[in-house]
Amino acid sequence: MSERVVPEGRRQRRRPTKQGAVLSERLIVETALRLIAQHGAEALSVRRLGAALGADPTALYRYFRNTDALLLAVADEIIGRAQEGWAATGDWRTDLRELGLRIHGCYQAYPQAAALAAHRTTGRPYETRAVERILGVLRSAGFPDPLAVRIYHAFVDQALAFAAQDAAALALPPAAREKEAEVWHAVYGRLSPETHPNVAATLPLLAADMRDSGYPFALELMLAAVAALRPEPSPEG
Amino acid sequence: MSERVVPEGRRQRRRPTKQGAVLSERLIVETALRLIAQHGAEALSVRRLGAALGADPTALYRYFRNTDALLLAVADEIIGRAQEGWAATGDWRTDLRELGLRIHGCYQAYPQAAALAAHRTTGRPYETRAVERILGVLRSAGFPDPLAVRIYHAFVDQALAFAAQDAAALALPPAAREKEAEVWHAVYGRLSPETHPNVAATLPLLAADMRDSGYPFALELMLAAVAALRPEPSPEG
DNA sequence: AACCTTACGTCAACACCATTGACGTGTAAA
DNA sequence: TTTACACGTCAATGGTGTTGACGTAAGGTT
Repeated sequence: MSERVVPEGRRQRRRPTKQGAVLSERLIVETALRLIAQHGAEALSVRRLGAALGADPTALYRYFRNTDALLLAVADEIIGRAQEGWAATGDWRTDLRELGLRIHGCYQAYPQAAALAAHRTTGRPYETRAVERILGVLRSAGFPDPLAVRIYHAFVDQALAFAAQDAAALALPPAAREKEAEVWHAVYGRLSPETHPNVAATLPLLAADMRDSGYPFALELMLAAVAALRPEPSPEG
Repeated sequence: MSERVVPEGRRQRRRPTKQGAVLSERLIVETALRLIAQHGAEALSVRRLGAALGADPTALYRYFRNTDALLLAVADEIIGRAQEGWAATGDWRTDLRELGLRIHGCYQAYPQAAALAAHRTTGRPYETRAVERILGVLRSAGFPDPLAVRIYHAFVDQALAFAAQDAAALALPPAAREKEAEVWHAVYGRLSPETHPNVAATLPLLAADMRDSGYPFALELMLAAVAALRPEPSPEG
């Protein structure tokens, strides 16, 4: 039997399911995204997705080789949404900042899916486009190829890593999230200044700062360091 | 029945299993770590752990409420190991670099526990000690408190985010991991230079660079940027 | 309009998973 | 020596992803 999946381009016979739904790769991805958004990452199972689609669960295997392939498609969809309407301005620093914040922000919109998919290389169209664009920004800013590639790698991994990290926090059940925020007062606030002088000295600052994501500042630090690596310092400064 | 777990302190009747093993919380945690290290991420299941212990799988539930509780115990052990033998040298840059690489590296050794626990604030002793130490490095390097706190936040989040990110990649089933590595040749290698000129121009560099973690370079970039923020450069250098 | 070919939705089955309730044995305290 | 109960074991439940076989209806061909 070997291949039961037919690539999306060659599909011809769209037969409605018993319950009347007409399946497609796109419909399945969107349904999966909705399922995850509404009922959490653990709600995504083949059987539940089948039920949500109004089809036999195993019908999925006509569209995706396995659940991992489906997950990659979901990840790519998110990457696509992150780039919607973006265009290069010509200023590399502005462009990278914008892309980083967009990627991070878009994953936050689907925390449960992000936690599942942010660490995958999909090799799908939206992802390849993002890679192409970021490399384009760096190369036309004058970074030599080996350096551009290293910076690309650090930049992308940082954006995705923070996205997954912050998404995981958002994806916690509200009670657990609340409790985790309290730890800074409940535990760190009670540490003795003798054993933990530095924590004690900075506690109010700490408790306030840790409420938000560390990404924007980390991104600025990276951009500043990258600027210093640029071969010919532009008049900008 | 409700509580089938007896806290470690109150245990009295240690009965050997059919296969002769005498169970304990400590033995279970260590066996779990060994299982993970030796047979990969997917090897940790209740059944396999039971087999490795020489006990009925469900005997675990006498020691941990569920698998999540077990994983947290395992994670706690890892945090401890990350700081084992570390001491400040007095050079803030060396110290931060060392701590960052240690945290990242230690999580890598136990990927799936890392992926699960790296985004939680535990408030437990090993964690508070790490916070205290990092803040200490920054403050005694002369950073004013508000800046020290922001840097601390970015530094820690980046270390943990990358740790979780890279751990998640390691925790994939071997088949998926293999495939992901191949994507750079199989997909990106076949993109047309007309639609993806920047990818085409840098492909060998890309494929080579993406095999390793982006963290070490990202860390260096952050340290460089932080150095530039330092108020009064000391004679040290 | 009749015919084929086959895509694809469906069904049944498999092997694995975490978790629970009931049970009885053997240990350690009294 | 007795007794209580801790805890290892077993059976069972309901979940998971995935595969192979099957038949139907959709489309292209004639």
